[in-house]
Amino acid sequence: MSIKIRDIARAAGVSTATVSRALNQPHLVQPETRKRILAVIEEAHYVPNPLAKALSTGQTNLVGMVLPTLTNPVFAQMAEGCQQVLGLHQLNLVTLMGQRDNQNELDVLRSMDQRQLKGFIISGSAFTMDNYREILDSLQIPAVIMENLPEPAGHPCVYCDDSQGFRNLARRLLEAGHRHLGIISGQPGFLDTRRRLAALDQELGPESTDIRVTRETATYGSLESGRRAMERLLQLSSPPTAVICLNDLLALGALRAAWEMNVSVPGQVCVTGYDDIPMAAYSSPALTTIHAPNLELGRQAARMLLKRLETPTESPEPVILPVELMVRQSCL
Amino acid sequence: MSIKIRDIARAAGVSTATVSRALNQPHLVQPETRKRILAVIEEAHYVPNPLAKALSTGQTNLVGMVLPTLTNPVFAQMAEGCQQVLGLHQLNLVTLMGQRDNQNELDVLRSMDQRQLKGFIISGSAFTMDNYREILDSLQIPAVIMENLPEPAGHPCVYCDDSQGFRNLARRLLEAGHRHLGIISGQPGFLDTRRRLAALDQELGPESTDIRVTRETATYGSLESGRRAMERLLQLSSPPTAVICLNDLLALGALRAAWEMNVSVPGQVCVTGYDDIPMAAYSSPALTTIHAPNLELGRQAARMLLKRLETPTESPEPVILPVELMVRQSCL
DNA sequence: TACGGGGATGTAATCGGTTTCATCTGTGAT
DNA sequence: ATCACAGATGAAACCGATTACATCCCCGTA
Repeated sequence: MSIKIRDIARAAGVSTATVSRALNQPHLVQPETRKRILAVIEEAHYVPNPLAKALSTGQTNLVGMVLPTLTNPVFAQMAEGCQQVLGLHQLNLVTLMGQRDNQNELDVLRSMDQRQLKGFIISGSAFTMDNYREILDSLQIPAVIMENLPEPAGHPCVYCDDSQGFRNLARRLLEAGHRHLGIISGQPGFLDTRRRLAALDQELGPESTDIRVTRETATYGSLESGRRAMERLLQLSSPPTAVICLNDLLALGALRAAWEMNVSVPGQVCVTGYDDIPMAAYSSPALTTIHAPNLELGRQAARMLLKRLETPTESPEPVILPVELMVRQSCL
Repeated sequence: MSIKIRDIARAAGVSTATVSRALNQPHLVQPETRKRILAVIEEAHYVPNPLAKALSTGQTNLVGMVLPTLTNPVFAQMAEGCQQVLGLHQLNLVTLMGQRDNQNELDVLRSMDQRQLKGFIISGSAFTMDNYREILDSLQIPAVIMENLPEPAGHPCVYCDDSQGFRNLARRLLEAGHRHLGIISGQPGFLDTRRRLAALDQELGPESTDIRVTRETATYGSLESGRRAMERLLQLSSPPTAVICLNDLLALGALRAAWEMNVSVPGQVCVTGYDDIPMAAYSSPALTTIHAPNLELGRQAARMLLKRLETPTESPEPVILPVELMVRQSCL
């Protein structure tokens, strides 16, 4: 079997309490004694059993992360960002996926016993306005909200300024002379979709004879669904001259549709995305999109959780990361 | 504080042992008693503390997964596959990432105390021939090897038949009349790269005056690096007529390079990939590639680990999943 | 010299379960 | 009636750490 603290204590000629103190509260043990203990530990390759430690202290080394999926590169990046920072603090990440399904995401949160976790990082896009607050408040460990949720009172959160990004984009398109815009969005049930649509509405103003907007609803983050939505737009007797997609996967699907239908981009129609996933710069034509620093978002979320764990009382300032328009070929 | 087993025992008028048995070995307790206990548990919303349970049984509900990265969609899919199956068995996944760096991946394996884990699922592409066996054998919990490692004696493993896939592909290209092939590979230090190159070599036969092969080395899984490698190939005085990329990200980068240089695909040069990531069907032109069932690979790996946990002695049969050539536009 | 106090260490309780072993009860065989 | 035995349950040890509390020793001070 593996080596226990008792073995170390015996070998060093001290009690288990002293060994434990030598490791966790060095100032409480005589330097000389401590040195001897550490030597024994070193030689025996002793590592305290994390389960026993967790049980007696009530502290684990695990953080839970709730995501809809990992196959969407956006979430994969966030996850990687979290991992990077937490790794530096000897914390490990338990990933819990909810398939962007509301009930499911709730279950997923509950499926992991919170006594096993130090905290949560949640990017639960499926929460609806109605129930997310209740869910969050029922948690017994600190949670940080990462993207996709409006600022929930009392919970630290970090997200990208997508509203600003879409407002700028809309203004820019109008200034460039576009008078008929297409919008391909995810399901309006999702908060991020709603937020982005609202930003666009705000900038495009009320319906007018001057400006037309045609909306298509697609499945969030689905290439195929973006392709089909674009097909519908391009089949209109008078198609839009610019199509705003609410995320890059939809936009890449749209690009594909245009290519298949022999519609030149940006010649006959402009296409834009959001997120700036790595592939966005490598499509043909390269995708004009709004860069969201998703990796950094993950890092920030992790840092925020760490801070929260240190000083649980301090009131959390929401962190909002700026986005940047990346003008590439699909919309000049 | 939260409810403990003692509270339940007291409320039901039995000992803690009986409560524990009612939950874990129902046949040992009188049906009537059991019913009463379960009622109390239900009413109190009691859930046994997983840490205490783990400490006393030596069994956790956590499985560790080692991956180079999550931002490569291939690994994200594997991860999602694992998650899907493990979730059905109340097991959660701790993701450990090594950045496809050899030493790092080793550290990552050790960073997670194995007493906290039930088993490992490893897709550690960075292991070199030299040390992976030693590392694997030092593990104290069952491990399943997922893709990217040759069959290690004594460890269950599951991978795709990429060798077969590349052999078929090479033969097909020769039959189609190609006499100058380009190959864009990842770093030859990686085992998957080596395996795929070997398969190609086998089919293309020895260097001959008849068949030319030009090789370019790129960074594994990097779009940018694939683009640059393709640039170099296309700048040759007599470029290859078909370019085989060892994975889809390299191939998508290559496609981009051709587009930038106004080289028509498949008109002037054919391009193929491997993996069939979702984006492969949506590039312009759509990528001809070898479909590797990576999601299923993850599922199988998880199932294999589960089986291994049930019957630790049984000798593990390697599982090899078939691949399929997806002929699309980039190489007809 | 006696006493108070602080520092180093040890003893044992504790975290919240599981499980071994002992006890008790009731049943069937002798 | 007695005994063996099986089934249900309880008491207490155990998993492997941390930590509250007790103890001991030494020093400075009255």
